[in-house]
Amino acid sequence: MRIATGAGGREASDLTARARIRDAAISCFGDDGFDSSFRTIAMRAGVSPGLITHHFGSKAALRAECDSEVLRQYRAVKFDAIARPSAHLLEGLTAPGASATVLVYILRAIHAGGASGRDFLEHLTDDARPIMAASVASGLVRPSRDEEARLRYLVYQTMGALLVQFLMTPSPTAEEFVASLHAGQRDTILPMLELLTEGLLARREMLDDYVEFLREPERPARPAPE
Amino acid sequence: MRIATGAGGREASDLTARARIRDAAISCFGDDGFDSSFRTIAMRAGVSPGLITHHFGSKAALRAECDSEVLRQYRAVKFDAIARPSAHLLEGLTAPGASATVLVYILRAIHAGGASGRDFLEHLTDDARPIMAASVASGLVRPSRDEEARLRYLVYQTMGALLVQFLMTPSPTAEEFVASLHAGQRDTILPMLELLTEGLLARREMLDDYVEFLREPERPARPAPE
DNA sequence: GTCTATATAATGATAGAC
DNA sequence: GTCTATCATTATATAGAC
Repeated sequence: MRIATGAGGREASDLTARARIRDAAISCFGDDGFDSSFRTIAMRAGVSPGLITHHFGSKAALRAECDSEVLRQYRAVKFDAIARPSAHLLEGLTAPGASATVLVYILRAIHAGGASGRDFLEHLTDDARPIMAASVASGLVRPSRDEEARLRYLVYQTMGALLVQFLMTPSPTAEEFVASLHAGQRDTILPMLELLTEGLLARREMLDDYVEFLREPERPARPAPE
Repeated sequence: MRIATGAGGREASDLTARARIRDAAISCFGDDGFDSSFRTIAMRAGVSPGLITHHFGSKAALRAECDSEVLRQYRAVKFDAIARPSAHLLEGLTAPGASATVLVYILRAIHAGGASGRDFLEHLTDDARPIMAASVASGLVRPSRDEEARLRYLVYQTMGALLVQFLMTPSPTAEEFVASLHAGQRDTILPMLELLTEGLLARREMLDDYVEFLREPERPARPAPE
């Protein structure tokens, strides 16, 4: 059971106990979920459980500090990804290494629900928005009848599919999950590219009917059953 | 805090306590997750907590019985949906009423991970497979280079998007969540139909490149970073 | 700063009265 | 069949020694 070294790659002994606890918590939260106990976190940080409360006061406060740190690391990964832009949405996050921790932590936050998960989803959407707009402008991506709705749905779909994949992998560590993503990438990337490029439906009727339905002035929504 | 009546619409007093407990558990598991306590379930069923253990032995056994019952109800909904087939995958599940409980329970099972969630996903995939094959045969749906991979990814994507929507709705009951789905259907169905009909990418290069990449005999996977 | 020992609350499971 | 009372476990949080 090794001591966590954090994303910076620095020696554990160089960090204050407070930072070691925070990094261990991020690691444990990613591997075991936010129900990971103080005992487990303390063991990984190499300290006693009581010291966690001493430094952070409560589990909610520790969680908040971990959220902030992961958001900071996510921005660093994003900044790095902007330097050499990759064609695929969120691809930077699924690379192994430091970003594995970040991706899995964000998946855990969404999984746990609440304000934290919502915030991460907002950040993902905000970051994708200008990229999507530029892609539409350059002609790489088709325009939408409702850009904002499509953007949100794409983020939900993409993160949702990752979350389901994550949940169906029996208790993997962050590194193991990202490794399994790469091992099975063909089964994911091929259908994804197919669907994104060619679509699924060969006929236009369903879409055209729905667009026509939305044009109807009366009735704000389709008649609800029962 | 009303007494649960179950999906059959029968009076609570007509059921044995055992069945009332099971129905209350399904309801509580959907509303609060599988961490819902015996006390909560017992209150909803109108019995004492001890009676739950007396009848089911353990929480795992109660859970297993709830899984079976929900699977049975899901098959009933599916059977009903086959009678008047709807164009859209899983649309039958998102209708209000009895299917609300079933949908949310399945989402909870996926959310909790483990064998139960995996089984439900398998059932969903198995049910969609012949429909998809028939749709390809009739020309409604485009053929895929890997039908099985596309089918699986579509199920993951669809259920994943629903799960994320569910998790981002602050602690809704099953009924409330399905109601919110219908209220916000335009923001979901329009982009979904757009993406399914027209796709997202306007150019073919990414897909063609990836298909070409898969043709390479050597290297089972792309060179991994690091 | 760090640890040990403990308080407090909640859970699932058990035992036995009625 | 049903309930009340209790146990054992685990969790976070606290208090105080060093």
